[in-house]
Amino acid sequence: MLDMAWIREHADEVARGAARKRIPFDVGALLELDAEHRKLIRVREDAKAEQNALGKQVSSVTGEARETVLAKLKTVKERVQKRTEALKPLKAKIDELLLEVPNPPDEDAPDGDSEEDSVEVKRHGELPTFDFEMRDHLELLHGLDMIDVERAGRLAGSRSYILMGDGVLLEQAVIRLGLDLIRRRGYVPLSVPVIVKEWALRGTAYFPGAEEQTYKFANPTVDDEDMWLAGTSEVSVTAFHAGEILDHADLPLKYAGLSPCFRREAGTYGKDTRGIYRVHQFNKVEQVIIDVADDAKSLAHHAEIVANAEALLQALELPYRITATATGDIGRAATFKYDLEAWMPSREAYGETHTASRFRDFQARRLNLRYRAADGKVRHCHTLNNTVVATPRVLIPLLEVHQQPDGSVRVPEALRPYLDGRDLLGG
RNA sequence: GGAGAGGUGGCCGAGCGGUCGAAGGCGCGUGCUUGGAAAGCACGUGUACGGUUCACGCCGUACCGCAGGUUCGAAUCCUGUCCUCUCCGCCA
Repeated sequence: MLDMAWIREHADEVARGAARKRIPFDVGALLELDAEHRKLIRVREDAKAEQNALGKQVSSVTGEARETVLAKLKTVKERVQKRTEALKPLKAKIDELLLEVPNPPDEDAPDGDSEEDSVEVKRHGELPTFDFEMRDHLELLHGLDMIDVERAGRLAGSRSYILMGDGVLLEQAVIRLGLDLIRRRGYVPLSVPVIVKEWALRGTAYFPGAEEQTYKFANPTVDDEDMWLAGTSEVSVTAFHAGEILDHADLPLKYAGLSPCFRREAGTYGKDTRGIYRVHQFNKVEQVIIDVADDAKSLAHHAEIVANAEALLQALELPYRITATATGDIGRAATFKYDLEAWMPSREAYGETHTASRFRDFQARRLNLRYRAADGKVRHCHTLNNTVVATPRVLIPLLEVHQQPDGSVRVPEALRPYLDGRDLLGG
């Protein structure tokens, strides 16, 4: 969310930002509503002032004079009420629109309509070549008795999977590697709820917009409140301090959220159906930074969370590239996004394993997440987040890149401590 | 699941229908004092929005968990709701 006052003074910037993001938004309509709203507030406050002044007279006046004042008050009160009522729908409409104003992208975010327009900014590692018949990750998982997709489908439908045996151990190893890596870099691990209230999703700017991608169910204890299954622990972690006023001395806060993630993947029928690239339930370690409203610091943090993700991919010995997401693909909330994509041999392409976003104060405003600055002023924080590691998707490059001619898989050194020291799965 | 208590400013804590944006204390700021500090003393010290002023300011509106209601008038009364705490029960 952007500040209404800021929008008033930067209407052109907001309009241009929306256009660059390919998100239709009528700034003019919002400004008109805002002007009307402000005018009405003035008028109502004047009436209210009159009411308060008369009200004070009541206690000091008796007899006929008192009756006169009371009669006058009645008409003033009616006027106040009328104006108060008129204010409500106006305010509601403005609030609704405010949730939809796109955060203008940073100047250096590459212009473009979609994923195809993203710009590669870095490439790391040698692509593997195979002098034998390459297997894709699903073949490898089956060969190693690490997965059962058929029974999972019967149990839970498409885009489900059951990891077994070494598959479970490998997933846990990868998660734990990510957790240890990020924790050693000063991030505090948080194991957070994935069943969340709607405000947390609105606050992190998933709503309005992602309702169809999010599982919803009735709250077992409160009749009229639906609960939602968060698609990422970013929701809980970023909303962790919602409504609070943090002390600048305690910032930045760096957290590592650990949780399962749930996504409906509605509207993706037929897309990425083979294997475990796109699934309804997965596990993830997520990095989140909350700091003061300082663009220079945010930029530094953004570089840091990208570097953290790179360290993870390097620990897994995976070739990867980094792309700057095109404006049309960034979405409403972030001002800039980097994707980290690991090489996935079976796809003959890099596939997204991490998304690093920065938001300025866009999320913090919605979450009412603030801090008291050194000068005593209260301001909204800046927030950022990125994946540390998400499974099972990361298993795709991991298994495929490190596969051996006999269908076994070499374990990267960094993972061995988490796998009883083994250097090979299968074989 | 049952019974009770409570949510007030940066913090503690009074207020229980008008004179309350809110006593008192702590903390913080400024000054006096001092060689310097501590102590002591004096004064000051919430936020947002709008109006006005060259400016210091001044004026208006709103905020005492949140949302409604009663009333000429609510921190104070009523209803709902969220949260916290205590006791009993149940479960792990």
